[in-house]
Amino acid sequence: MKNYQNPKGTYDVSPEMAAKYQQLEGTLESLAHFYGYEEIRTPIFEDTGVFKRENDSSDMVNKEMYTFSMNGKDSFTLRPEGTAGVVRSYVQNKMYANADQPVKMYYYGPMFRHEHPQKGRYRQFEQFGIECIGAKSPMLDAEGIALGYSMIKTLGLSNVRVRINSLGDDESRKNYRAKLTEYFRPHAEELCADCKRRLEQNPLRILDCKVDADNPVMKDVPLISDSLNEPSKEYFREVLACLDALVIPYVIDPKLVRGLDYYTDTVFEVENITGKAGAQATVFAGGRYDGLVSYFGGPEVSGFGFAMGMERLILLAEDEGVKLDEKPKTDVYVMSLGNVGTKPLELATEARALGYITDFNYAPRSLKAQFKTVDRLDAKITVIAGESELAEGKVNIKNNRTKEQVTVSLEDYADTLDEMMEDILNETDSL
RNA sequence: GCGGUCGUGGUGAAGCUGGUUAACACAACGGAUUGUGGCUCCGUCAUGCGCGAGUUCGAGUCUCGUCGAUCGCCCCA
Repeated sequence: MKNYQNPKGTYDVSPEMAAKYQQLEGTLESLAHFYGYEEIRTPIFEDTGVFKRENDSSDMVNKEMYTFSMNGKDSFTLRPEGTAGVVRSYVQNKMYANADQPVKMYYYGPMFRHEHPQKGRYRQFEQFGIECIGAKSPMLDAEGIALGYSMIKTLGLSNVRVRINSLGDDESRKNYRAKLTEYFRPHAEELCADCKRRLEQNPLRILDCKVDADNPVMKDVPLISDSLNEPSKEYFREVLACLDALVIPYVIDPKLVRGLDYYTDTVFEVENITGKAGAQATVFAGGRYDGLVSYFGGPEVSGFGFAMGMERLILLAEDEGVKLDEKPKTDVYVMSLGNVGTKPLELATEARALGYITDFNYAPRSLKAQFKTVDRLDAKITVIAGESELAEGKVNIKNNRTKEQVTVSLEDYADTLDEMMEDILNETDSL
């Protein structure tokens, strides 16, 4: 017999953890609905081309994807991110023809990246994200950031910071790219190996490099803000004005670029500033993408979105002592004494039909052991199905708060349970 | 892809420079107390130390490999 383990970088969600996830999901979904977002569900795998677009230089796309083929011809990939699939769906289903634009959608589910796992980073991980496709306005950028921000705040997390930047439109970025290449080329030898490669492929990423962050070359690097054309500058100013109006604090980080290549104009990252989440400080991040819809064959419309890492959210919530695991408490526990056949199951089922969270004893165990279970579950009421009482058509019902016990006929079982539960709830309320 | 630390029952863990019965605590189960609990006392609970090889008279302890976990680099949510 072989002992199996879950694959590296994956994890099981235990019942306790599932309770947290459910609560998180509920909070995020209801806030998204509040902002006019509706859920979309796309396949967990797509044609590889959906994710791997021409000229894409990101590590995520080039070396971290789970790609497979069932016949040696076609190629599919487990989604490493949510945006591409949603945009593909927007185009394929001609959502651009919907009367109301933009189309606002949120998604939730697993993403897959073949990375080396560490704190807050897994190979299969959950993301919650939004996409707002079909319109371009600084107000939409700000609204998206505000939505994510309110999610964080609603969850009770406080130690976060919004970093924001603008990559400008195509023209601005082209100019900037040229400037950067020109600036770095004479210093190529001073850069790290990765950055030498980036110099040709995607010089913007050099700004993001941690290795070269302290490199003297970086000190006088031209900033994108100086390369933005007038429309791009104006757009960025307006986005910031919107954030000001919404009283969302932010810092402008002129060196912020993102890992995906499709971003234009607004990019942002919201990170934890306690350092307690390990090296993975980014809680949610995203930005605007002008070219993606048309890349998939749709019209020249823009989109905006962000993605949020659930594992990191939970990590931070626990760190800040936010309670996410309010588990529903057991109301009734049915004990069995002697040879009582299927009665405990029947009595439990009847209690459940009354709306009580109920569990029961199914195997011969000592009274003491059964009471221990009752204590552990902190059940409000114990029903004791005793052999001799049942023989007379009766059952014991005990109020675990007052320890009072009554013996009633089976016909009065439901009514007695209801009365006792009402007493207990009233008692608790008055405390 | 690279580097550090770690891997002992259901859980938390002891285990010294290898030495022969793998501590202790919690939980669980049974009993003291034939059917009314949370206290107390007693008892039971790893034929084995992630897995596989090697060194040795002898390995949880040393070596190598392997698989995992964890943290960092890189990258990213």
